[in-house]
Amino acid sequence: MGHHCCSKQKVKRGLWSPEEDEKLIKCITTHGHACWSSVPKQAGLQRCGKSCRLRWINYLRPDLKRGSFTAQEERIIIDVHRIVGNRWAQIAKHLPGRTDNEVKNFWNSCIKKKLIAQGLDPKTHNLLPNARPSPSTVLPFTISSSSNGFDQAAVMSFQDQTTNVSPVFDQTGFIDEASYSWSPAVHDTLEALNQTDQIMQEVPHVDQEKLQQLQLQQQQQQQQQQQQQPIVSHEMEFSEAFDLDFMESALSSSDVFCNANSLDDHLNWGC
DNA sequence: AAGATGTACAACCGCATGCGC
DNA sequence: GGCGCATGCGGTTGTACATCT
Repeated sequence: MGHHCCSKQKVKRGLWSPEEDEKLIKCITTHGHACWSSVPKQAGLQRCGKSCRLRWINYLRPDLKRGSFTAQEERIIIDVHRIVGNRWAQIAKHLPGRTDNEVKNFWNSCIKKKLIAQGLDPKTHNLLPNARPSPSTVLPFTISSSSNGFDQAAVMSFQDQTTNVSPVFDQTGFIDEASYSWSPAVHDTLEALNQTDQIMQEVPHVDQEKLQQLQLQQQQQQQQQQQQQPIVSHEMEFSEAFDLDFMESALSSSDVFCNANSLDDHLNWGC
């Protein structure tokens, strides 16, 4: 069974030989790849255009970074995955020289297992049911999909881990709010998030009704937080109307990742 | 040494989307 | 708007190699 795109012609499948690679490289460096369906003919290959495209993008492209992932790349993958989930192409955009396929394979073969070993759900990044955090497990913040008042909203929960108080996790994997007070680092993070709130209100596609609900909810939360010091939790909900790209850029422009990274130093991520 | 099992990653498949006609 | 085609994406499978028994 061949691809539907190339069912008319005989195509070779399976691993690529060095000769085929050479032909493909020569063809693309000479003619480019404006139309992948014409590449096999130009290159003299018995492959379909789709296969050529995949081989080029995932293996032959000159700007690819080969070799194992660095600790920094691993952190980026985990952080972005918290936000976007299994959108491998989206994650790969944050890693120059890496492909979506590579990121996906790395996640499935390495990171996923590590998170599970730490008692974390690789899908939500929250604690697995019945799992207790290991002494080295730190959750700087968690982001999960939810329909909590919004359609497919992303719920973010930031937790300060720098106090000396032992963490207590509730059933959802979030830390018991009564146990913590914010450190200056997390205070900075919240400041950045408040700025993000302002940016979010300027996005044109926001559902105004839901936004008003959110603002009301946040005001109530703020009032509650003011009443019971110290402030220990901050949750935000993002309507589906927000572009995930926007969310990422907003978060990247804040200090969230920096703070998360400094807190992540507590983690033992050796591969 | 040889077969069984596990792991990493390359490649495939099906579906969604975009675009021109 | 409908259709066909090309491309992009994520899930899944296949395969080579490593490790274990």
